[in-house]
Order: sequence, then structure tokens, then C-alpha cells
Amino acid sequence: YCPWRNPMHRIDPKTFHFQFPNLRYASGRKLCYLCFQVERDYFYYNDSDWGVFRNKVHPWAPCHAEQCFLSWFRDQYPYRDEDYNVTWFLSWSPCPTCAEEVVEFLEEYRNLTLSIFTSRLYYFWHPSYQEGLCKLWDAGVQLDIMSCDEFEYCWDNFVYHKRKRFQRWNLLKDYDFLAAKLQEILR
DNA sequence: ATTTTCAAT
Repeated sequence: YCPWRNPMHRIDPKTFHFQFPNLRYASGRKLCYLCFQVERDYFYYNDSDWGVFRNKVHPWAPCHAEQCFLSWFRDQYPYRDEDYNVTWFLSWSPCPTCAEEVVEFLEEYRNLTLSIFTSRLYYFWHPSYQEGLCKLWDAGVQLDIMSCDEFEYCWDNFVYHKRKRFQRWNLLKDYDFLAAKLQEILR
């Protein structure tokens, strides 16, 4: 039994405001959240799917949020030839292992485009983590740091906002640093 | 000012 085999619909505002800010030093953020949107063109209609994954913490079956998504997606969408538009909003950027798995995933789904917005860069000073991001980029993944528009989009679609309007608080604290660092890594 | 960051003394 795996409690995170299916995505959550939404997360609490408190969780969002703790887990998602653009921080260079993000102490205590020992989880990763992945909000996703899947758009599929299927003949004359298209449909969409939304949800949130979090990494699994069971010591006997740890699973990064990205791996949770990939296994769910393969199960949910076995039709590999269709056109898919997938967007991720991640609190931490992918580790090298997940980056490799995403590249393999994109080789399976040839007509799938993936855009990743990440709030923070996970171990960005480690060369192997930098390489992982480059591999994603080379595989055609759109990579960006989450900014105000993405935070607002996530608030509206993935948070139990209870009709409260989005307030940016200090979500953007280290945005400039992280955006510059990402450009430097991908250059 | 610093990196502890997909947890676990």
C-alpha cells in the first residue's frame, strides 16, 4: 500500500508558504512538493489533469516526488504517441537520478513536452546536480525558477486558498540569485 | 552570515 500512489488535490496554505519560497538557504525544507498540470490533445477534445505529489519518506520505499509522478503518469496515460503538455511546479529542482529518469521518460513519450518551474535549486553547488539540470535542458525540458506568476497560479490551483487572494509575502526573497545561478548552470 | 536541502537520535 502506498499512500502517495495517487496525487493530492491541494495543499494547505501553511505548507505552501513554508515549502515554496525562493530561498538560497532553505533550512528545514526536508520534503519536496511537485504540483503538476497535464494537458492532452485527443482528437477533437482535450482534457487536463491537476494534482500534487510529495516525496515518499518510508525508509523501505523512498521515492522522490518526480518518481511518484512518472510512475503515476505511466499508469494513467499508457498512450505514448499522443500529444501531452506537462507542467511541473517543484519546490526543489530534480536530483541527478531523477533528471536521468525524466530524460528516459521523454524518450518513451515522444510527443510530450515538459516545462519545469522550480522554486529552489537543490544542491546547486554540486557538479553532478548541475549536470542533471543540463541533461534536462538538452533533452528539451523548459527550465525556469518559479516567479510571481507561477506562485499565483499555484496558489489558485493547488492550494486550499478558501477564496483568499494570493499574497506574495516573501516568496520571492532570493529569486534574483537563483535565476542567475540557473542561467550560469545552463550556459 | 551560511549553504543542509526529496528527514529522523
